[in-house]
Amino acid sequence: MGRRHTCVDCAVKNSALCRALPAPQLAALYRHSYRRHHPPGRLIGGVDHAEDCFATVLSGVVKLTKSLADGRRQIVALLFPSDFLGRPFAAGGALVAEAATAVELCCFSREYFEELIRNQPQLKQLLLERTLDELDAARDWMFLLGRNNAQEKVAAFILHIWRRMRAADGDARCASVHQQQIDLPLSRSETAEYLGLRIETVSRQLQALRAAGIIETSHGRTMKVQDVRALERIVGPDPVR
Amino acid sequence: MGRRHTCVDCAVKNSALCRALPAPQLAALYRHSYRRHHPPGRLIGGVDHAEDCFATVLSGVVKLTKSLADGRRQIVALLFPSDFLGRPFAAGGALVAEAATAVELCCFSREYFEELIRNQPQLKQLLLERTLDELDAARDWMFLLGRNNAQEKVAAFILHIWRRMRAADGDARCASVHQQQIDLPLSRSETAEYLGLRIETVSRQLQALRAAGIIETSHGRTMKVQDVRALERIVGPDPVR
DNA sequence: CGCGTATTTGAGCATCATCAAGCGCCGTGG
DNA sequence: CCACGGCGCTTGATGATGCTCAAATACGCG
Repeated sequence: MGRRHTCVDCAVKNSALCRALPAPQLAALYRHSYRRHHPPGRLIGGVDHAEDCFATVLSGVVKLTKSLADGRRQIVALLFPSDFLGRPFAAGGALVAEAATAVELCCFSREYFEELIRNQPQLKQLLLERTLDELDAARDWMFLLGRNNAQEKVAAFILHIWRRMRAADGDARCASVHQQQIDLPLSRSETAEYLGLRIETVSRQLQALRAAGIIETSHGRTMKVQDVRALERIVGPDPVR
Repeated sequence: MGRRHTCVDCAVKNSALCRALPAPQLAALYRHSYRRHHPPGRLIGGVDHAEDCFATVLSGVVKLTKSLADGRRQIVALLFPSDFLGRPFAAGGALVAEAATAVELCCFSREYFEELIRNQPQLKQLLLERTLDELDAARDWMFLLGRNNAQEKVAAFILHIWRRMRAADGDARCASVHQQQIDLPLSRSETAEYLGLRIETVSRQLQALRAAGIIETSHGRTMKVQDVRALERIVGPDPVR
Protein backbone atom coordinates (compact mmCIF):
# COMPACT_ATOMS: atom_id res chain seq x y z
CA MET A 1 0.00 0.00 0.00
CA GLY A 2 1.40 3.36 -1.02
CA ARG A 3 2.16 5.85 1.73
CA ARG A 4 -0.74 8.19 1.18
CA HIS A 5 -0.88 9.10 4.85
CA THR A 6 1.36 11.29 6.92
CA CYS A 7 1.49 12.17 10.60
CA VAL A 8 0.61 15.75 9.69
CA ASP A 9 -2.93 14.88 8.72
CA CYS A 10 -3.33 12.07 11.25
CA ALA A 11 -6.72 12.23 12.94
CA VAL A 12 -5.29 11.49 16.37
CA LYS A 13 -1.96 13.29 16.15
CA ASN A 14 -2.83 15.50 19.12
CA SER A 15 -4.05 12.77 21.42
CA ALA A 16 -2.14 9.59 20.58
CA LEU A 17 1.07 8.56 22.30
CA CYS A 18 3.23 9.82 19.49
CA ARG A 19 2.27 13.40 20.23
CA ALA A 20 5.02 13.16 22.87
CA LEU A 21 7.73 12.70 20.27
CA PRO A 22 9.96 15.49 18.96
CA ALA A 23 9.77 16.00 15.21
CA PRO A 24 12.85 13.99 14.20
CA GLN A 25 11.84 10.94 16.24
CA LEU A 26 8.28 11.22 15.01
CA ALA A 27 9.55 11.24 11.44
CA ALA A 28 11.71 8.21 12.16
CA LEU A 29 8.81 6.35 13.77
CA TYR A 30 6.66 7.22 10.80
CA ARG A 31 9.15 5.54 8.52
CA HIS A 32 8.82 2.38 10.63
CA SER A 33 5.04 2.47 10.67
CA TYR A 34 2.30 1.17 8.45
CA ARG A 35 -1.47 1.42 8.42
CA ARG A 36 -3.73 -1.54 8.66
CA HIS A 37 -7.45 -2.10 8.27
CA HIS A 38 -9.36 -4.81 10.07
CA PRO A 39 -12.97 -5.80 9.44
CA PRO A 40 -15.24 -6.34 12.47
CA GLY A 41 -14.51 -9.59 14.25
CA ARG A 42 -11.01 -9.95 12.84
CA LEU A 43 -8.35 -11.07 15.26
CA ILE A 44 -5.60 -8.51 15.60
CA GLY A 45 -2.09 -9.53 16.47
CA GLY A 46 -0.86 -6.92 18.78
CA VAL A 47 -1.16 -7.81 22.39
CA ASP A 48 1.10 -10.82 22.62
CA HIS A 49 0.27 -12.45 19.37
CA ALA A 50 2.69 -13.80 16.82
CA GLU A 51 2.36 -10.74 14.66
CA ASP A 52 4.06 -8.89 17.44
CA CYS A 53 3.40 -5.27 16.76
CA PHE A 54 2.27 -2.27 18.73
CA ALA A 55 -0.27 0.14 17.34
CA THR A 56 -2.26 3.30 17.78
CA VAL A 57 -5.98 3.02 17.11
CA LEU A 58 -6.88 5.51 14.37
CA SER A 59 -10.55 4.67 14.02
CA GLY A 60 -12.98 2.04 15.25
CA VAL A 61 -13.08 0.10 18.48
CA VAL A 62 -10.81 -2.75 19.58
CA LYS A 63 -11.78 -5.21 22.32
CA LEU A 64 -9.30 -6.97 24.58
CA THR A 65 -10.58 -10.35 25.73
CA LYS A 66 -9.56 -13.10 28.08
CA SER A 67 -10.90 -16.61 27.51
CA LEU A 68 -11.03 -19.91 29.30
CA ALA A 69 -10.98 -23.30 27.59
CA ASP A 70 -14.61 -23.95 28.52
CA GLY A 71 -15.77 -20.97 26.47
CA ARG A 72 -16.12 -18.40 29.21
CA ARG A 73 -14.95 -15.04 27.95
CA GLN A 74 -14.53 -11.63 29.46
CA ILE A 75 -13.81 -8.40 27.63
CA VAL A 76 -11.35 -6.58 29.86
CA ALA A 77 -10.98 -3.35 27.91
CA LEU A 78 -12.21 -1.41 24.91
CA LEU A 79 -9.78 0.69 22.93
CA PHE A 80 -10.97 3.81 21.10
CA PRO A 81 -9.24 6.09 18.60
CA SER A 82 -5.92 7.44 19.93
CA ASP A 83 -5.60 4.57 22.40
CA PHE A 84 -2.46 2.48 22.42
CA LEU A 85 -2.56 -1.23 21.65
CA GLY A 86 0.18 -3.49 22.94
CA ARG A 87 1.98 -4.74 26.01
CA PRO A 88 5.53 -3.39 26.27
CA PHE A 89 8.18 -5.15 28.33
CA ALA A 90 6.41 -8.48 28.79
CA ALA A 91 4.52 -11.25 27.06
CA GLY A 92 1.11 -9.94 28.09
CA GLY A 93 -1.31 -11.96 30.20
CA ALA A 94 -2.82 -14.07 27.45
CA LEU A 95 -4.94 -11.28 26.10
CA VAL A 96 -6.47 -11.35 22.66
CA ALA A 97 -7.16 -8.19 20.70
CA GLU A 98 -10.03 -8.24 18.25
CA ALA A 99 -11.66 -5.62 16.06
CA ALA A 100 -15.11 -4.85 17.48
CA THR A 101 -16.00 -2.53 14.61
CA ALA A 102 -14.09 -1.81 11.44
CA VAL A 103 -10.70 -0.70 12.70
CA GLU A 104 -7.80 1.25 11.33
CA LEU A 105 -4.46 0.92 13.07
CA CYS A 106 -1.11 2.64 12.81
CA CYS A 107 1.37 -0.16 13.53
CA PHE A 108 5.02 -0.20 14.48
CA SER A 109 7.41 -2.98 15.31
CA ARG A 110 7.64 -4.00 18.92
CA GLU A 111 11.42 -3.70 19.17
CA TYR A 112 11.57 -0.29 17.59
CA PHE A 113 8.86 1.17 19.77
CA GLU A 114 10.19 -0.34 22.99
CA GLU A 115 13.53 1.21 22.21
CA LEU A 116 11.82 4.52 21.59
CA ILE A 117 10.05 4.31 24.94
CA ARG A 118 13.32 3.63 26.70
CA ASN A 119 15.08 6.57 25.12
CA GLN A 120 12.37 9.21 24.93
CA PRO A 121 11.49 10.50 28.39
CA GLN A 122 8.44 12.40 27.14
CA LEU A 123 7.06 9.30 25.48
CA LYS A 124 7.76 7.18 28.52
CA GLN A 125 6.07 9.75 30.71
CA LEU A 126 2.96 9.84 28.58
CA LEU A 127 2.78 6.06 28.36
CA LEU A 128 3.13 5.86 32.13
CA GLU A 129 0.29 8.31 32.67
CA ARG A 130 -1.88 6.44 30.17
CA THR A 131 -1.16 3.16 31.86
CA LEU A 132 -2.05 4.61 35.24
CA ASP A 133 -5.32 5.86 33.76
CA GLU A 134 -6.04 2.45 32.32
CA LEU A 135 -5.39 0.93 35.72
CA ASP A 136 -7.93 3.32 37.25
CA ALA A 137 -10.42 2.36 34.57
CA ALA A 138 -9.81 -1.35 35.12
CA ARG A 139 -10.47 -0.91 38.82
CA ASP A 140 -13.66 1.00 38.16
CA TRP A 141 -14.77 -1.90 36.03
CA MET A 142 -13.81 -4.35 38.77
CA PHE A 143 -16.28 -2.60 41.02
CA LEU A 144 -18.93 -2.82 38.34
CA LEU A 145 -18.34 -6.53 37.79
CA GLY A 146 -18.24 -7.39 41.47
CA ARG A 147 -20.90 -5.18 42.96
CA ASN A 148 -23.42 -3.93 40.42
CA ASN A 149 -26.58 -5.71 39.37
CA ALA A 150 -27.65 -6.32 35.78
CA GLN A 151 -29.65 -3.09 35.53
CA GLU A 152 -26.73 -0.99 36.75
CA LYS A 153 -24.26 -2.77 34.52
CA VAL A 154 -26.25 -2.14 31.37
CA ALA A 155 -26.91 1.48 32.30
CA ALA A 156 -23.21 2.00 33.05
CA PHE A 157 -22.29 0.48 29.71
CA ILE A 158 -24.56 2.81 27.74
CA LEU A 159 -23.31 5.79 29.70
CA HIS A 160 -19.72 4.72 29.14
CA ILE A 161 -20.15 4.39 25.39
CA TRP A 162 -22.17 7.57 25.22
CA ARG A 163 -19.40 9.54 26.90
CA ARG A 164 -16.60 8.03 24.84
CA MET A 165 -18.46 8.72 21.62
CA ARG A 166 -19.26 12.26 22.74
CA ALA A 167 -15.58 12.79 23.55
CA ALA A 168 -14.45 11.30 20.26
CA ASP A 169 -16.78 13.41 18.14
CA GLY A 170 -15.70 16.57 19.86
CA ASP A 171 -17.58 19.49 18.36
CA ALA A 172 -17.65 17.75 15.01
CA ARG A 173 -21.25 16.62 14.94
CA CYS A 174 -23.41 18.85 17.03
CA ALA A 175 -26.46 17.56 15.22
CA SER A 176 -26.00 13.99 16.35
CA VAL A 177 -25.08 15.25 19.80
CA HIS A 178 -28.47 16.87 20.05
CA GLN A 179 -30.16 13.75 18.86
CA GLN A 180 -28.35 11.83 21.59
CA GLN A 181 -27.89 9.04 19.12
CA ILE A 182 -25.18 6.43 19.58
CA ASP A 183 -24.08 3.36 17.75
CA LEU A 184 -22.98 0.64 20.14
CA PRO A 185 -19.62 -0.79 19.06
CA LEU A 186 -20.55 -4.19 20.49
CA SER A 187 -23.13 -6.83 19.68
CA ARG A 188 -25.43 -8.06 22.45
CA SER A 189 -23.23 -11.05 22.98
CA GLU A 190 -20.10 -8.90 23.22
CA THR A 191 -21.88 -6.52 25.57
CA ALA A 192 -22.64 -9.50 27.79
CA GLU A 193 -18.99 -10.48 27.68
CA TYR A 194 -18.02 -6.99 28.75
CA LEU A 195 -20.51 -6.82 31.63
CA GLY A 196 -20.17 -10.31 33.07
CA LEU A 197 -23.74 -11.17 32.08
CA ARG A 198 -25.55 -13.43 29.63
CA ILE A 199 -26.90 -12.17 26.38
CA GLU A 200 -30.54 -12.69 27.43
CA THR A 201 -30.05 -10.62 30.55
CA VAL A 202 -28.54 -7.75 28.57
CA SER A 203 -31.47 -7.87 26.17
CA ARG A 204 -34.02 -7.84 28.97
CA GLN A 205 -32.37 -4.95 30.76
CA LEU A 206 -32.27 -2.95 27.56
CA GLN A 207 -35.99 -3.56 27.10
CA ALA A 208 -36.54 -2.43 30.68
CA LEU A 209 -34.68 0.82 30.01
CA ARG A 210 -36.69 1.27 26.85
CA ALA A 211 -39.95 0.64 28.71
CA ALA A 212 -38.90 3.27 31.25
CA GLY A 213 -38.45 5.79 28.44
CA ILE A 214 -34.75 6.19 29.21
CA ILE A 215 -33.52 4.95 25.86
CA GLU A 216 -35.08 4.37 22.49
CA THR A 217 -33.92 1.31 20.61
CA SER A 218 -34.36 0.98 16.91
CA HIS A 219 -33.38 -2.65 16.59
CA GLY A 220 -29.76 -3.60 16.45
CA ARG A 221 -26.97 -1.41 17.74
CA THR A 222 -28.36 2.05 17.18
CA MET A 223 -30.12 3.76 20.02
CA LYS A 224 -31.11 7.18 21.29
CA VAL A 225 -30.31 8.16 24.83
CA GLN A 226 -33.41 10.05 25.96
CA ASP A 227 -32.53 10.61 29.59
CA VAL A 228 -28.87 10.71 30.51
CA ARG A 229 -29.70 11.82 34.04
CA ALA A 230 -31.77 8.69 34.60
CA LEU A 231 -28.84 6.55 33.50
CA GLU A 232 -26.55 8.40 35.89
CA ARG A 233 -29.08 7.92 38.68
CA ILE A 234 -29.24 4.19 38.04
CA VAL A 235 -25.47 3.82 37.96
CA GLY A 236 -25.23 5.83 41.15
CA PRO A 237 -22.73 8.42 42.30
CA ASP A 238 -19.46 6.97 41.09
CA PRO A 239 -17.42 6.70 44.29
CA VAL A 240 -17.31 7.90 47.87
CA ARG A 241 -14.84 9.31 50.32
CA MET B 1 10.91 8.96 65.90
CA GLY B 2 14.68 8.65 65.63
CA ARG B 3 16.13 7.50 62.34
CA ARG B 4 17.14 4.03 63.38
CA HIS B 5 16.62 2.64 59.90
CA THR B 6 18.70 2.96 56.78
CA CYS B 7 18.22 1.86 53.19
CA VAL B 8 21.18 -0.47 53.58
CA ASP B 9 19.34 -2.81 55.90
CA CYS B 10 15.93 -2.28 54.29
CA ALA B 11 14.08 -5.58 53.90
CA VAL B 12 12.83 -4.72 50.42
CA LYS B 13 15.81 -2.78 49.06
CA ASN B 14 16.28 -5.24 46.21
CA SER B 15 12.67 -5.39 45.10
CA ALA B 16 11.07 -2.04 45.84
CA LEU B 17 10.92 0.82 43.37
CA CYS B 18 13.86 2.61 44.94
CA ARG B 19 16.23 -0.13 43.82
CA ALA B 20 16.23 1.74 40.52
CA LEU B 21 17.86 4.80 42.05
CA PRO B 22 21.58 5.55 41.89
CA ALA B 23 23.25 5.95 45.28
CA PRO B 24 23.15 9.75 45.52
CA GLN B 25 19.47 10.01 44.66
CA LEU B 26 18.67 7.12 46.98
CA ALA B 27 20.43 8.92 49.79
CA ALA B 28 18.52 12.10 49.00
CA LEU B 29 15.20 10.25 48.92
CA TYR B 30 16.07 8.63 52.22
CA ARG B 31 16.47 12.05 53.78
CA HIS B 32 12.94 12.90 52.61
CA SER B 33 11.46 9.66 53.87
CA TYR B 34 10.03 8.48 57.14
CA ARG B 35 8.70 5.19 58.43
CA ARG B 36 5.20 4.72 59.62
CA HIS B 37 3.35 1.93 61.38
CA HIS B 38 -0.35 1.30 60.97
CA PRO B 39 -2.45 -1.12 63.01
CA PRO B 40 -4.88 -3.39 61.15
CA GLY B 41 -7.94 -1.54 59.93
CA ARG B 42 -6.35 1.88 60.08
CA LEU B 43 -7.01 4.18 57.17
CA ILE B 44 -3.84 5.14 55.36
CA GLY B 45 -3.57 8.42 53.56
CA GLY B 46 -1.73 7.61 50.48
CA VAL B 47 -3.82 7.07 47.44
CA ASP B 48 -5.53 10.39 47.06
CA HIS B 49 -6.09 11.24 50.65
CA ALA B 50 -5.31 14.50 52.37
CA GLU B 51 -2.13 13.13 53.87
CA ASP B 52 -0.85 13.04 50.36
CA CYS B 53 2.17 10.82 50.48
CA PHE B 54 3.54 7.98 48.45
CA ALA B 55 5.01 4.93 50.11
CA THR B 56 6.71 1.58 49.76
CA VAL B 57 5.17 -1.26 51.72
CA LEU B 58 7.85 -2.68 54.02
CA SER B 59 5.76 -5.28 55.80
CA GLY B 60 2.13 -6.28 56.08
CA VAL B 61 -0.68 -6.07 53.56
CA VAL B 62 -2.52 -2.98 52.35
CA LYS B 63 -5.93 -3.13 50.70
CA LEU B 64 -7.19 -0.64 48.13
CA THR B 65 -10.95 -0.26 48.24
CA LYS B 66 -13.67 1.48 46.31
CA SER B 67 -16.97 2.23 48.04
CA LEU B 68 -20.43 3.42 47.15
CA ALA B 69 -22.64 5.52 49.40
CA ASP B 70 -25.01 2.59 49.97
CA GLY B 71 -22.26 0.56 51.62
CA ARG B 72 -21.22 -1.61 48.71
CA ARG B 73 -17.47 -2.06 48.73
CA GLN B 74 -14.96 -3.72 46.48
CA ILE B 75 -11.31 -4.35 47.24
CA VAL B 76 -9.56 -3.66 43.95
CA ALA B 77 -6.01 -4.56 44.94
CA LEU B 78 -3.84 -5.94 47.69
CA LEU B 79 -0.37 -4.53 48.22
CA PHE B 80 2.39 -6.68 49.65
CA PRO B 81 5.90 -5.83 50.87
CA SER B 82 7.95 -4.00 48.21
CA ASP B 83 4.78 -2.82 46.44
CA PHE B 84 4.32 0.85 45.75
CA LEU B 85 1.43 2.77 47.26
CA GLY B 86 0.20 5.93 45.58
CA ARG B 87 -1.19 7.44 42.42
CA PRO B 88 1.31 9.70 40.67
CA PHE B 89 0.20 12.36 38.21
CA ALA B 90 -3.50 12.41 39.12
CA ALA B 91 -6.01 12.52 41.92
CA GLY B 92 -6.64 8.78 41.86
CA GLY B 93 -10.09 7.38 41.23
CA ALA B 94 -11.50 7.74 44.72
CA LEU B 95 -9.55 4.85 46.10
CA VAL B 96 -9.04 4.32 49.80
CA ALA B 97 -5.99 2.58 51.19
CA GLU B 98 -6.35 0.71 54.43
CA ALA B 99 -4.07 -1.50 56.48
CA ALA B 100 -5.34 -5.09 56.22
CA THR B 101 -2.75 -6.38 58.67
CA ALA B 102 -0.24 -4.47 60.75
CA VAL B 103 1.64 -2.45 58.18
CA GLU B 104 4.96 -0.69 58.01
CA LEU B 105 5.43 1.93 55.32
CA CYS B 106 8.35 3.94 54.03
CA CYS B 107 6.75 7.27 53.09
CA PHE B 108 7.88 10.16 50.95
CA SER B 109 6.23 13.36 49.92
CA ARG B 110 4.19 13.33 46.77
CA GLU B 111 5.90 16.30 45.15
CA TYR B 112 9.38 15.06 45.83
CA PHE B 113 8.75 11.59 44.47
CA GLU B 114 6.91 12.78 41.39
CA GLU B 115 9.87 14.99 40.61
CA LEU B 116 12.17 12.03 41.08
CA ILE B 117 10.09 9.95 38.69
CA ARG B 118 10.24 12.66 36.07
CA ASN B 119 13.99 13.02 36.30
CA GLN B 120 15.18 9.46 36.87
CA PRO B 121 14.70 7.33 33.75
CA GLN B 122 15.48 4.09 35.58
CA LEU B 123 12.87 4.82 38.21
CA LYS B 124 10.32 5.82 35.63
CA GLN B 125 11.04 2.66 33.68
CA LEU B 126 10.57 0.44 36.71
CA LEU B 127 7.39 2.22 37.75
CA LEU B 128 6.06 1.82 34.22
CA GLU B 129 6.77 -1.90 34.21
CA ARG B 130 5.19 -2.28 37.63
CA THR B 131 2.11 -0.39 36.53
CA LEU B 132 1.78 -2.57 33.45
CA ASP B 133 2.01 -5.64 35.69
CA GLU B 134 -0.66 -4.24 37.97
CA LEU B 135 -2.85 -3.65 34.96
CA ASP B 136 -2.43 -7.29 33.94
CA ALA B 137 -3.33 -8.35 37.47
CA ALA B 138 -6.39 -6.10 37.52
CA ARG B 139 -7.59 -7.65 34.28
CA ASP B 140 -7.06 -11.15 35.60
CA TRP B 141 -9.21 -10.18 38.55
CA MET B 142 -11.84 -8.73 36.22
CA PHE B 143 -12.19 -12.15 34.69
CA LEU B 144 -12.52 -13.70 38.11
CA LEU B 145 -15.19 -11.22 39.17
CA GLY B 146 -17.18 -11.48 35.97
CA ARG B 147 -16.96 -15.15 35.09
CA ASN B 148 -16.04 -17.36 38.05
CA ASN B 149 -18.48 -18.88 40.51
CA ALA B 150 -18.17 -18.70 44.28
CA GLN B 151 -16.22 -21.95 44.53
CA GLU B 152 -13.68 -20.84 41.95
CA LYS B 153 -13.36 -17.40 43.48
CA VAL B 154 -12.54 -18.71 46.93
CA ALA B 155 -10.12 -21.28 45.57
CA ALA B 156 -8.42 -18.61 43.47
CA PHE B 157 -8.12 -16.37 46.49
CA ILE B 158 -6.43 -19.02 48.61
CA LEU B 159 -4.10 -19.90 45.77
CA HIS B 160 -3.30 -16.25 45.23
CA ILE B 161 -2.44 -15.63 48.87
CA TRP B 162 -0.55 -18.89 49.09
CA ARG B 163 1.66 -17.92 46.15
CA ARG B 164 2.29 -14.38 47.37
CA MET B 165 3.22 -15.61 50.82
CA ARG B 166 5.43 -18.31 49.37
CA ALA B 167 7.16 -15.68 47.22
CA ALA B 168 7.55 -13.29 50.12
CA ASP B 169 9.05 -15.85 52.46
CA GLY B 170 11.56 -16.87 49.87
CA ASP B 171 13.71 -19.66 51.24
CA ALA B 172 13.44 -18.22 54.71
CA ARG B 173 11.00 -20.67 56.26
CA CYS B 174 11.20 -24.02 54.62
CA ALA B 175 9.51 -25.53 57.62
CA SER B 176 6.31 -23.56 57.19
CA VAL B 177 6.52 -24.16 53.46
CA HIS B 178 6.38 -27.85 54.12
CA GLN B 179 3.50 -27.41 56.47
CA GLN B 180 1.70 -25.48 53.73
CA GLN B 181 0.44 -23.14 56.38
CA ILE B 182 -0.75 -19.66 55.54
CA ASP B 183 -2.23 -16.78 57.45
CA LEU B 184 -4.89 -14.99 55.44
CA PRO B 185 -4.31 -11.23 55.52
CA LEU B 186 -8.06 -10.60 55.24
CA SER B 187 -11.06 -11.25 57.45
CA ARG B 188 -14.03 -13.13 55.98
CA SER B 189 -15.80 -9.90 55.34
CA GLU B 190 -12.78 -8.42 53.56
CA THR B 191 -12.36 -11.61 51.57
CA ALA B 192 -15.94 -11.22 50.44
CA GLU B 193 -15.22 -7.64 49.44
CA TYR B 194 -12.26 -8.82 47.39
CA LEU B 195 -14.16 -11.59 45.62
CA GLY B 196 -17.45 -9.86 44.90
CA LEU B 197 -19.31 -12.21 47.25
CA ARG B 198 -21.11 -12.07 50.60
CA ILE B 199 -19.47 -13.12 53.78
CA GLU B 200 -21.78 -16.11 54.23
CA THR B 201 -20.95 -17.41 50.78
CA VAL B 202 -17.22 -17.19 51.47
CA SER B 203 -17.69 -19.06 54.71
CA ARG B 204 -19.73 -21.80 53.07
CA GLN B 205 -17.25 -22.26 50.24
CA LEU B 206 -14.40 -22.53 52.72
CA GLN B 207 -16.33 -25.22 54.57
CA ALA B 208 -16.87 -27.00 51.27
CA LEU B 209 -13.13 -26.96 50.54
CA ARG B 210 -12.47 -28.21 54.06
CA ALA B 211 -15.02 -30.99 53.65
CA ALA B 212 -13.28 -31.99 50.41
CA GLY B 213 -9.98 -32.30 52.29
CA ILE B 214 -8.37 -29.58 50.20
CA ILE B 215 -7.70 -27.21 53.07
CA GLU B 216 -7.67 -27.48 56.84
CA THR B 217 -9.09 -24.56 58.73
CA SER B 218 -8.27 -23.97 62.35
CA HIS B 219 -10.80 -21.24 62.96
CA GLY B 220 -10.03 -17.70 61.98
CA ARG B 221 -7.42 -16.78 59.43
CA THR B 222 -4.92 -19.57 59.73
CA MET B 223 -5.22 -22.53 57.41
CA LYS B 224 -3.23 -25.35 55.93
CA VAL B 225 -3.33 -25.94 52.21
CA GLN B 226 -3.45 -29.71 51.88
CA ASP B 227 -3.89 -30.05 48.16
CA VAL B 228 -2.59 -27.22 45.99
CA ARG B 229 -3.27 -29.22 42.85
CA ALA B 230 -6.92 -29.49 43.70
CA LEU B 231 -7.11 -25.74 44.11
CA GLU B 232 -5.46 -25.26 40.75
CA ARG B 233 -7.88 -27.71 39.20
CA ILE B 234 -10.86 -25.82 40.60
CA VAL B 235 -9.56 -22.46 39.42
CA GLY B 236 -8.92 -23.92 36.00
CA PRO B 237 -6.12 -23.39 33.52
CA ASP B 238 -5.51 -19.65 33.73
CA PRO B 239 -6.04 -18.50 30.13
CA VAL B 240 -6.25 -19.74 26.58
CA ARG B 241 -4.92 -18.84 23.19
C1' DC C 1 -17.54 -15.44 83.84
C1' DG C 2 -19.75 -12.50 80.57
C1' DC C 3 -19.71 -9.59 76.81
C1' DG C 4 -18.50 -8.18 71.94
C1' DT C 5 -16.98 -9.51 67.64
C1' DA C 6 -16.10 -12.78 63.96
C1' DT C 7 -17.58 -16.78 61.95
C1' DT C 8 -20.62 -20.51 60.97
C1' DT C 9 -25.02 -22.52 59.96
C1' DG C 10 -29.85 -22.61 58.47
C1' DA C 11 -34.10 -21.43 55.79
C1' DG C 12 -36.37 -18.87 52.28
C1' DC C 13 -36.03 -15.99 48.40
C1' DA C 14 -34.43 -12.95 44.34
C1' DT C 15 -31.71 -12.50 40.60
C1' DC C 16 -29.70 -14.04 36.92
C1' DA C 17 -28.53 -18.30 34.11
C1' DT C 18 -30.28 -21.88 31.34
C1' DC C 19 -33.12 -23.98 28.02
C1' DA C 20 -36.24 -23.30 24.32
C1' DA C 21 -38.99 -20.90 21.01
C1' DG C 22 -40.17 -17.19 18.23
C1' DC C 23 -39.33 -13.03 15.56
C1' DG C 24 -37.33 -9.63 12.43
C1' DC C 25 -33.84 -8.38 9.32
C1' DC C 26 -31.05 -9.40 5.33
C1' DG C 27 -28.67 -11.59 1.78
C1' DT C 28 -29.04 -15.53 -1.43
C1' DG C 29 -30.98 -18.02 -4.95
C1' DG C 30 -34.81 -19.80 -7.30
C1' DC D 1 -40.24 -10.76 -6.85
C1' DC D 2 -40.68 -13.81 -3.33
C1' DA D 3 -39.33 -18.06 -0.75
C1' DC D 4 -35.75 -19.67 2.00
C1' DG D 5 -32.32 -19.89 5.50
C1' DG D 6 -29.14 -17.86 8.72
C1' DC D 7 -28.07 -14.83 12.24
C1' DG D 8 -28.77 -11.81 15.92
C1' DC D 9 -32.03 -10.35 18.99
C1' DT D 10 -36.10 -10.89 21.90
C1' DT D 11 -39.29 -13.28 24.85
C1' DG D 12 -40.96 -16.90 27.92
C1' DA D 13 -40.66 -20.65 31.42
C1' DT D 14 -37.97 -22.91 34.76
C1' DG D 15 -34.27 -23.58 37.90
C1' DA D 16 -29.76 -22.93 40.42
C1' DT D 17 -26.65 -20.08 42.55
C1' DG D 18 -25.72 -16.85 45.71
C1' DC D 19 -28.13 -13.20 48.64
C1' DT D 20 -30.93 -11.92 52.67
C1' DC D 21 -32.48 -12.43 57.14
C1' DA D 22 -31.93 -14.77 61.40
C1' DA D 23 -29.87 -17.35 64.91
C1' DA D 24 -26.31 -20.16 66.97
C1' DT D 25 -21.55 -20.93 68.00
C1' DA D 26 -16.70 -19.90 68.95
C1' DC D 27 -13.17 -17.15 70.32
C1' DG D 28 -10.64 -13.14 72.60
C1' DC D 29 -10.52 -10.12 76.19
C1' DG D 30 -11.50 -7.53 80.24
